[in-house]
Amino acid sequence: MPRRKIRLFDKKPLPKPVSEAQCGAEEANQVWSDVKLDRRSRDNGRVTISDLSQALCLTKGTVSRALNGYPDIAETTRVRVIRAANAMGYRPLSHAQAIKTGRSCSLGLVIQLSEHDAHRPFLAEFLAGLTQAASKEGWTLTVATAENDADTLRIMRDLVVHQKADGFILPRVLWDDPRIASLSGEDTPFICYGRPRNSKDMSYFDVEGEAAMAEAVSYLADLGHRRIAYIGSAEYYAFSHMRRDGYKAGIDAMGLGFDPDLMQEGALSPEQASAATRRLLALDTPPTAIICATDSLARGVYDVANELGLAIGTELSVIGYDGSPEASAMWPRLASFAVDTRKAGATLGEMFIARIRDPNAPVAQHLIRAEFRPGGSTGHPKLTPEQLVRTLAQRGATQNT
Amino acid sequence: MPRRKIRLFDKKPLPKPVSEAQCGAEEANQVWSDVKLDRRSRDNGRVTISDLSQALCLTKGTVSRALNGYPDIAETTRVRVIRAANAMGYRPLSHAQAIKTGRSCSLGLVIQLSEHDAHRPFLAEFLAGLTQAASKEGWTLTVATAENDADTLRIMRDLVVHQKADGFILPRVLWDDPRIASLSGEDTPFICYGRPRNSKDMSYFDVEGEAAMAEAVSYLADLGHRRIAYIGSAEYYAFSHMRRDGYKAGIDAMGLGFDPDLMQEGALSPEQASAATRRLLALDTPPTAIICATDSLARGVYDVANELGLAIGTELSVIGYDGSPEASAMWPRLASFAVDTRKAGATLGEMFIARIRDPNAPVAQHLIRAEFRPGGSTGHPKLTPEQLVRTLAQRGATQNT
DNA sequence: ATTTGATCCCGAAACGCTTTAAGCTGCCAT
DNA sequence: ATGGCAGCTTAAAGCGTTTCGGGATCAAAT
Repeated sequence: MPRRKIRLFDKKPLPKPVSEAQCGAEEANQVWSDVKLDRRSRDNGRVTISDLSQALCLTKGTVSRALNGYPDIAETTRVRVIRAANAMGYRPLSHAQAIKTGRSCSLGLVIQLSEHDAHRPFLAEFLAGLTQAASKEGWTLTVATAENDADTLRIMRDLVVHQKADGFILPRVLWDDPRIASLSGEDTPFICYGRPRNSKDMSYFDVEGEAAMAEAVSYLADLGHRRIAYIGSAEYYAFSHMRRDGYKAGIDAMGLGFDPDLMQEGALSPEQASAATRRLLALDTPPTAIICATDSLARGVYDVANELGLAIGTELSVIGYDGSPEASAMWPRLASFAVDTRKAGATLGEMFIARIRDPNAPVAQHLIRAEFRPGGSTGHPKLTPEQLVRTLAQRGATQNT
Repeated sequence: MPRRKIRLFDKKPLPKPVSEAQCGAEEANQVWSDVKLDRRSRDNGRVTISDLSQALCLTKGTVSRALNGYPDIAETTRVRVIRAANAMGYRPLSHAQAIKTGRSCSLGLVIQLSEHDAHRPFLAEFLAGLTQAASKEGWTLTVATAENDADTLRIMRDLVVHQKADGFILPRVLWDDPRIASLSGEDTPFICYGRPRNSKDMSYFDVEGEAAMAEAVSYLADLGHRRIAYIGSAEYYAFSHMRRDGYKAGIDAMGLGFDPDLMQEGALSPEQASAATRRLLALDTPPTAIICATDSLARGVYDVANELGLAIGTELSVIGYDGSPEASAMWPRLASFAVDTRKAGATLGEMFIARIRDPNAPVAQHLIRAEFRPGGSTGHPKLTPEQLVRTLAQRGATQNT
């Protein structure tokens, strides 16, 4: 401490020193309160590292090193700097550092607008979570959209080359995701929302769709259903694998005996789900309950039921997945599994930033549960499969006349 | 041209000239093809302005001025520079320019997550439009979320101070919007999606909700309806004013006689819309058709109708607005007005960038129409208001037993 | 033949920050 | 005393841009 004092005065003054008194004042508190008054020296009101260094009578270099945790800074100076930075409200201009470090403190999100894309209702919540986590760390979120896979890759590369994004959150990963294939080759960090094929050594976050589907089976079985069908989405979605496996596991666990006829996969739209429903109802022993991999698919089931005059919830039970507003819009309300998309975003954001901060940390893998939301779409089976067949025959006959 | 040649050789060479041959080569094509080979000089593969200036044997300063349209650059050199830039794939690092200019070529979007917030389903489309327009100009979109008004203002200020956003798109403006009040004071550019109270001298883009509502009235009137009600949203939304005025105008235009009892405003949720519906149906002369300011409100109407056993489309006609997926999920499908949200985003993006490029251009104001999408929710009135009253009384009686 | 004025380009200094190399100080061991 | 070694700090050189003052060139006007 005394050392500093001596040095301060036998050296030539710093460029544009604020004032003699300030430089002499070793009582940090006083310095700050004095400085606060003239910190808006620059046009914009921002306080720059120069302002800070001037106020502290240190070099910009020292301040920078202190803030960035270099080991050759005395602990006392470090806290002095940090406290002054807080007091003066200094925050480095992230793209001024980016120009040197290459990292711009922004996480990228490229959303792909394929037609059969169900993630839209959740987007706002997802963004909320992401940006919340980001801004907590002073980071920011840049989003872009792409039309197709190639577009996505191109845009990601572009963003990273122009340092608009330090890495990416990959929403709704595919089982074999071209984004992952591409990014693994480079050193652009990324983190998955969902579990792709070889996810063992990848950082990801996901909702346990398999557990939800198993729970759905057991819920319906408890209600008395024995013939429980499943309408799945396209295989290239990673979640399809999880949910399908969950359905199978549930069927096994309840001892219902797996019947491949009851499993219809590959439905991407309500219309395709309608077709699947028709196939299911045309079986010799049709299901009395149908589980859908997404709420949107359940809409297709509803359409067919309405068309055939089947009462949902009594004559045919339905369960969806997503907990979307769509589900509440249906009548009767669709039982579904609500996903806390906001928390998903927040967790992904945190994980991502942590990963960037310490690039060689071990991979992080988080899972959360989806919460079952009952609805009028399920109930005790009013009809046995056999009765269902007869009912359908009757109603179909009358309808066709 | 000969002038240049002379000067080139009697001056000291530029720092680190690439090669004599290159500097001598006046045939631009050759220069570029030579240069292309070693342009990945820097670590990242980016080609910087130094690379470019070296290849052209010009100063960085000159290149910059040429690209930025300064008047003191010969037209010939300008095209030379521009063509070389294209050939070498040079694109300035936006935050390197930001450090000097203060503008980072990114447009900000702060989405506010209030509870009763209906814009979520459109968000993806909106973002698509925005980012598409942005990336066409090499811009980028940074999004943030906020919980409330104060939060929004704070975040916007923060983004602009840290140059993460050069200005803002204000989605879903309020009639008296605090964001506008705040931003008008400063010189942060912004542009509204929607028309707030004093929008005469503001840049905005909007969909003509008033025209849509008037069209809805005339559509229903043509079907034979005479008692047409309106359920509106909260007055603080700017669109509420437009749509309500459109409804009134439609009523006038069709000569139906405006009845204040038929206009229920201030509904924010399906539940509140349900309450409004009940009030309407309890009138001495109830409406045979209800127009809702949003699809989401129509859900409340459906709920009441289902509860009372009123057949939608025959005994009660309903029209919504937004063209949301929710509308197609309802049964029967809700007639609604589809808004091209993607185009909205794209237009807003373009308008915004144009505005930044030329800050003292006159305000730009664009309007587009919403497109009517018929659905099973409308039809000729099966019942007169009087018959409706009786029907409701009967069914209510049976239901209560 | 000189001045004037335009035109075009150069060199250098910013911008806010990081990082490297070099310097100073005091301490311990010679 | 001298050298060596830490430990802390400074000075300066970048990073990729823009911007500013001024110098060179040349045509036109004196």
